[in-house]
Amino acid sequence: MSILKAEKSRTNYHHGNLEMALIAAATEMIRESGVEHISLRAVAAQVGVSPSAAYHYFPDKDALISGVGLALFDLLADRQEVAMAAFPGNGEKAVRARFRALGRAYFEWGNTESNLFRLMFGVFCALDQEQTVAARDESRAWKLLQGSLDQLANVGAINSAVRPYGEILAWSAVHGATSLIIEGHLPEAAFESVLDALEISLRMVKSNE
Amino acid sequence: MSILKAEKSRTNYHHGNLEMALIAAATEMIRESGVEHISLRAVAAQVGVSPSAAYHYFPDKDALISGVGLALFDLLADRQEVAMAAFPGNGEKAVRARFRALGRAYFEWGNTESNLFRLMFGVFCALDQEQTVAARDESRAWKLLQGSLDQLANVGAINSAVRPYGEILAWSAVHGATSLIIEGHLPEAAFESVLDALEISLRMVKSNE
DNA sequence: AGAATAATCTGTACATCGTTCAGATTTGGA
DNA sequence: TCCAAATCTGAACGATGTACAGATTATTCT
Repeated sequence: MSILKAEKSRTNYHHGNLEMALIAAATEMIRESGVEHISLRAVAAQVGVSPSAAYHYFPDKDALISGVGLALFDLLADRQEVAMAAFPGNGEKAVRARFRALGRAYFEWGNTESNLFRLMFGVFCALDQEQTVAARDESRAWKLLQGSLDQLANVGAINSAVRPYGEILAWSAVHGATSLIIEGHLPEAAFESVLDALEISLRMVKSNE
Repeated sequence: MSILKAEKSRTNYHHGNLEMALIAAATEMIRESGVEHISLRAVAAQVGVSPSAAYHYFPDKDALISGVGLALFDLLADRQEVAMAAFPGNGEKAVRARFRALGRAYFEWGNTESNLFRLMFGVFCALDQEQTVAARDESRAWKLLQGSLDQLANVGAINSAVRPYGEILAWSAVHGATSLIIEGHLPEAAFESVLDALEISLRMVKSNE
């Protein structure tokens, strides 16, 4: 789970790679305790450095936390790619399996690493209204979703009337279900239902207006 | 926005209704600054009471915050009921308008009171795995959603194949879209798209397997 | 190589925070 | 009226985020 092993046993006065070491330590501590329970001082102590040292790389604690959160989006995309790789091929069956794997990987990441998931989609990683579209279009996860829906469309497993809504609907539903389940507002089994409903909806829709 | 006006000008030694006054003050301060930026001391000062006084009603700061969050679910349901009341009648048009109003009220609550929304669905108000189904079935918002979907089914505006998924899919999609928009991962216009997609999906689905 | 300069880290300090606890104040019932 | 319970204050403690002056190491220039 460590983003980068930047431990250098620290005999020198200079650390070597303090910025990454701070992010790695903060990630692990947030993972275990939640973002609301970590302190800059504890992270610095874990790395073996004085609290003030962190201020050379981050203007304040929030910046360190944001750094942690933003780095996590790549980890989530990694998980999704691995999950989809389990279903190779271009047939409808494989394409649909990959779509489900994409969503399920999102949920399982959130469910097993809920402290990290909360950080990623919490207020610390909020984007400006101007950044949002640009950041989304560049994000690996968004591209994976786009590609998966395109492939569904290619094999005729998704109706053209809803295809334009595909990304937004799928992401919203999967993200919402994950969040609600994590916080205990929906039971865990609800996620497969959302995948079912999503697949049925996208697939069987027939335009009649 | 104040849940309860419990200001008593405080000439006496005893406050009168300190518990509610603390919740009201904390609600307002969280609303303005976010849950991560409020302090128990500031809340107590706002009410005109010493910090220790709060510990007579709440075991710790987290309990006060949870108290604030849990009270907000009723406010959200209020908003939804008001929004739906704007479209009376039993025709398909009215029923569908109420369904959209239900979702839109959820989004607008989240979008205009994002600090309160984050609190409600954040870690401070997380439920145990045992509480989840019970709490959900008792929640007013869940009943509103159930009723709205039942009415859609009655007027034939929703296919029976997806009806069982209705609550979970709609809540997940609406909640997910709201969250993602609030944190800047989707543009604000995406919400109407989600409503469109949801309505189309639920309405036009034809079971063929 | 040696000296000047930049980069990096420490130590101390301060205001604020959550929380505890002993005791002051007020209320309500016998 | 007096006593007990309920309610609130005040002082205190350790921990936190952060600023700043200065110590230490690395780099560059001659």
